[in-house]
Amino acid sequence: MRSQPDTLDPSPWMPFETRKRARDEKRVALLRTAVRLFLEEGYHRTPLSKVAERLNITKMALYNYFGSKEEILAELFRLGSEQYEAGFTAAESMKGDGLTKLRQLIRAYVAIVTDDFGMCFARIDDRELSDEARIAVRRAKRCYDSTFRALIRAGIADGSIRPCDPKLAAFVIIGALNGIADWYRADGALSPDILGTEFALRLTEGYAMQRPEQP
Amino acid sequence: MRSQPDTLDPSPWMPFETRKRARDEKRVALLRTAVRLFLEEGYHRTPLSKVAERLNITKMALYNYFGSKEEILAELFRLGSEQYEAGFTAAESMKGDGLTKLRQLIRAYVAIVTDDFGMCFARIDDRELSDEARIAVRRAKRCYDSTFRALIRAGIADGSIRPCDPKLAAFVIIGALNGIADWYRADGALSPDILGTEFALRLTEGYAMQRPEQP
Amino acid sequence: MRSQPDTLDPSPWMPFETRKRARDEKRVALLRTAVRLFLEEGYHRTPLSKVAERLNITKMALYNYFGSKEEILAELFRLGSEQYEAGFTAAESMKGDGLTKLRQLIRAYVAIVTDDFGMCFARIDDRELSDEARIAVRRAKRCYDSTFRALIRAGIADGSIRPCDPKLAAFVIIGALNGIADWYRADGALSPDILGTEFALRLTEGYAMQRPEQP
Amino acid sequence: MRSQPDTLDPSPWMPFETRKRARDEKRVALLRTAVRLFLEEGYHRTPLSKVAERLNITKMALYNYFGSKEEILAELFRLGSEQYEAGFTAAESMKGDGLTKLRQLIRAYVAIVTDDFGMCFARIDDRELSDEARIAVRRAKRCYDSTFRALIRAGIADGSIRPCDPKLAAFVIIGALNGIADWYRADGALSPDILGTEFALRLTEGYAMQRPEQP
DNA sequence: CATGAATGAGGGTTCATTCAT
DNA sequence: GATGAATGAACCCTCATTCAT
Repeated sequence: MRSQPDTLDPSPWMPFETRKRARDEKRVALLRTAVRLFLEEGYHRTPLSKVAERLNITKMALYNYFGSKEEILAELFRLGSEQYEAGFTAAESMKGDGLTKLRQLIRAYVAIVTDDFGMCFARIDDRELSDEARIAVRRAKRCYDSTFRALIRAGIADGSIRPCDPKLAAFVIIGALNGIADWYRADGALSPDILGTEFALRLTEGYAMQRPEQP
Repeated sequence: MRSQPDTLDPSPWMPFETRKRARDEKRVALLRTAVRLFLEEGYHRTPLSKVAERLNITKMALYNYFGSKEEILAELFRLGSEQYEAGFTAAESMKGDGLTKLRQLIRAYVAIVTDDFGMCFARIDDRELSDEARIAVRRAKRCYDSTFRALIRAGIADGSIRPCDPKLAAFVIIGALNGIADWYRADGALSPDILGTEFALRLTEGYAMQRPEQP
Repeated sequence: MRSQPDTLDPSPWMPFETRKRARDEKRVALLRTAVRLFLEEGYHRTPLSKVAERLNITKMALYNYFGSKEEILAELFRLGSEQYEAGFTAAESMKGDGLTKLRQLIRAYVAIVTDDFGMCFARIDDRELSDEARIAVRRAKRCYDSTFRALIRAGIADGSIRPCDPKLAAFVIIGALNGIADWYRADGALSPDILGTEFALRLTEGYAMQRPEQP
Repeated sequence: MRSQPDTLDPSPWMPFETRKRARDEKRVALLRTAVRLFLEEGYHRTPLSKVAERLNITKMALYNYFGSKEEILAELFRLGSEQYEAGFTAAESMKGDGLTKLRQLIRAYVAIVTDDFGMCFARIDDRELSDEARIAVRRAKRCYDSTFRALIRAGIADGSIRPCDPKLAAFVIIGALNGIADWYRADGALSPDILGTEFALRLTEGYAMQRPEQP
């Protein structure tokens, strides 16, 4: 199709780059399609043929990008994990007391869990994964728990959060946040932003030392 | 074999009753085994042969009690539903203001969601069900949501709960409660009772008009 | 149910006879039900449970009367065969020339093939049978063919039937007669008698030396 | 592999065509094998594994060509139906009086019913089919009946056929013709052509206004 | 005789995956 | 890279039949 190399780019490696980029784009498209279908229909009820069909390619073409269905899922979890890492890092590195950081983390979490990859990480059964991948996912999940607990503890320590059981408080918050994935609709009225702000407020007001001013 | 009717035998139907009871017991054992495996391994990764194996019978014996795998799952959802109905009815019929009832409902919900059947209802993907069964489950789930919202609204009306968005508050509470199913272990330190009390307190303190006294 | 032996019959064997008769009646009822279902639904699509259901007994009770499903079918073929034997014997033993006998045979055949057992013999696939039974059935079928051919030959010999290929003529006649089973309905307008008379006439008029008078 | 386009190669689509043709040939081979086995052994007694075995492929390879066993059967009926349509259309469009056409139709019918697909249509139980396919088959069968009756009526009208009940006459003829499928052997002495001629004569001589000259 | 329970054989179908162009 | 074909592993389910009472 590309009969001539782009004349503005003299480099002979460009075609390679271009090709590689095209390949990466296809790979991403594949992952986006897969994650949507896995979320919409469930991992087991989504044959690879349906993924391919939605991409207008053949089932076998998928194997140029991934070695197995499980590998696709593992990659989705990895991408989800990346979302978490980014959001969590940002929230943790914020300035402010424990409560402020916690609220920021909640906002970040809402953004993550309303994103396809983040939602996949939160909702798809990780028992589908190979042992290795599953262990990594479990470790990551525990890590995210720990972050919540750490911020809560920090908040208690700095006086911004009322004394409470950090473990239980974290469970409550994370549970409520994960619950969003059960009913969130991208085409609904509640945007991730609004939800994030709302949940950041509501999920912490019970724990905050000072009640936020009521509207 | 029993050539003469034993006059002390209170009823000739006894054998029938006995056999029927045995059948029911087996049926229940089947359901208990199935729900455990479905929760432990996932519905799709649990062939009926494994269920049978754990019961020390052949796979085909299962078909004496259920017509299909999906029918087993549907029955599990039904039993889960029953748990909900019972707990919800009890909580709603309690005396007290909205907040009190809400707390009771939370305690009931924790008991339900830590029970195998209740947990199945909360966690297993209802898309596995036939259309008919799935519709019933969805309706039930919406009903449970409504109950939460109604109690919250009632609490706001009677002044026991601070003004808030009942829908969002219900999502927070239900999400946190469903989250329990993700980490609850029957052999763990936290009993459903303790969890119920704790969650009833923590999940409502942000909404309560008067803060509960801190320990 | 029968608390006392029939007082009019002093014989102690009568109960046995009675019981035996009851048994035979049940057996016949079973066969009648089976043949109806086999004809209506097809042998393979008729599980024994359906036969039992229509008889208001359990599937297992059937095994008190027959050792296997195939044995039931074999018995149905045997009963069908009896119908044939009777009808054929009567027709053959009639007085008259070949054509007259042939017409009588056709009438008899129509009666047979509109009877459940006769229809079963004609229509149900005899490959379902055990080797032994199937061989017997095949032999019988050949025998019936032979009878037709013999009568045709006799008719040709005695001048009542025009010279023709007896084999082919027999195929035509038998084929047309068996075809009745494909569309005959017991509750339809055409009774076996009428059909018999009509077919006896139409199927032979091409072969008759003298045309039957037209109405 | 072919590094340079062979300029003599008439078309780059040839490989595609070739592959498509190969696929079609395999598909047809599959159908031929299936119809033979279904006729020889019966539909229910022919597992797909046997069809595959005779084709020297695995059972699963069949699913590249058909979605289910029933779909194979439906296709066989469709092919059978095509045979009928072709033969019937040709016979109907012939010049000549009703009797001539009827005789031609009989010849066509014999050709059809001695062909594997036509025989399948005539003999295999259409209750195996899905509702949709079965309804289509039943409609086609009624249509073929009608054609016979119409020709007979036409023959009566134009004086080539003696007055008779067209419905009954059609039943006789069709029954006799379908009966051929019960005993016809492709390796036998009687070719479809001979049979067709013979049956066209014998099945109509009873109805013809003028008797065919006897040999 | 009759019943409920259990079993084993067998077949259709799905689907991920490998093979050969 | 991409494709069609083929394969093998499972799994659900039907149904005749045997077992134990």
